[in-house]
Amino acid sequence: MKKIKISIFWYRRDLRLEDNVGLKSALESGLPVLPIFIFDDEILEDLPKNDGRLSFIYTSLRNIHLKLKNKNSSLLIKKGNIAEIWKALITEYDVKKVFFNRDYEPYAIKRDQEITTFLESKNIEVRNFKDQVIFEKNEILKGDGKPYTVYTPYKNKWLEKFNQSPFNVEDENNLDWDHFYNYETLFPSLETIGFVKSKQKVQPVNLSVISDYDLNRDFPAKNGTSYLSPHLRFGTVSIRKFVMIALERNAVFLSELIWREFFMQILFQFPKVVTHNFKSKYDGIKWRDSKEDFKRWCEGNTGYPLVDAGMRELNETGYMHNRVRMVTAGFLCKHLLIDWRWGEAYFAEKLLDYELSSNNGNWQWAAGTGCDAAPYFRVFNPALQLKKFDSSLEYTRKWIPEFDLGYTEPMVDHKFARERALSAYKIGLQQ
DNA sequence: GTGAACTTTGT
DNA sequence: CAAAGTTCA
Repeated sequence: MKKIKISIFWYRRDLRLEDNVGLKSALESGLPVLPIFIFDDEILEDLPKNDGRLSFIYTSLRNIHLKLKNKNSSLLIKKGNIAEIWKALITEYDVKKVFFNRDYEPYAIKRDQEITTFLESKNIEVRNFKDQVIFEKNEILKGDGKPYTVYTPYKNKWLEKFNQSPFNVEDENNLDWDHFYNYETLFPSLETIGFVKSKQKVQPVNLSVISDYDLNRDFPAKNGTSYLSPHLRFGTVSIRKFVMIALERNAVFLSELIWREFFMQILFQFPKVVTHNFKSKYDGIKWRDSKEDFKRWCEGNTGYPLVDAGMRELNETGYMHNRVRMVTAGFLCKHLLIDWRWGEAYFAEKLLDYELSSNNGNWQWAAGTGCDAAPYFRVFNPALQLKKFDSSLEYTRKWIPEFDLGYTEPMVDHKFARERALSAYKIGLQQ
């Protein structure tokens, strides 16, 4: 029997039907579209069985599948080695075209290049699209053609270009639903993929906070966070849709979305930041190699309430409030003088919204080693930060039940730690 | 070359 | 009001 010619849309970090650039284009390809998602063994092997992100990905995929099922189609789920899966796919189906949205992380760039080369060698047309950002790669550059390394001028250029580049947000209802490949397949259980349901839940986006975002965002006890970040990470919402909302409601919120693209662009242009200081003049800093101190930080037992509350929130929920991320990160780098890479790796393991570019960029900001970073001599005072941003102790008490019953002594004196950091950075700069 | 500007502050 | 130096136009 002759196989039917199809197009494949490869889902990765764009787990939605609405306003999905690559998917829309696939549906216009003139061939029935088979949507697929591949669980990559190489990524999965490092995750615990109850990983919260994996559960979220799974749920998001199932939501897509159920909608497709109503239209007599299905989302095909595979698991294994990416290259081998593709080899099998093109044997099983008569694939003429493959569509996917671009991903800018070093691992993804390499993977996509390899798969593209392979598919093209089999005379399959491969097309990729900009979907997860407004501006990518080389779209925002200085007059001399080089990338920006300072946020504010980048933002100004971004806004200038944005005002000249109108775009549509495509409604899910306008999809060419009848262009999906008609077939049925069994949707695998989470256990089949090797995982169990996580206790951690990705919260739905809270649109109501956006209007007063700038007024409330710094206070962790307030209901002031949008919970947008994991959704942008996995593409369960469209960035274009939220940029339009931000544009109408709150300039500071929009600015945060531009920070996201700033750091994505930094990672793309300067991939060395994954393992190295953005500013190499800080390479001489002698970090303290204290596993004991690091453990106390990880577990939220430093004796500094705001630091401990934040770490415990992270460990339990997979979230940490933005203000508290700065305080905990600053504390690890400056007070404990521990390499920002240790902290970065810990956040990467725990955060539901973990995104390499933002996590790396913000850790380097906290350490003072990054582009446009906090000056190294700016050492957050964790007690003062507590007083300023959780004066009622509501957030603190929520995460530290023993707070009023006799709480741990600070593991290091602030004044001593501050001076130790300043001197270590100064000496490091001279190396 | 020059001057203004630079996420989130502490004492 | 102090902190250091770099980026950008």
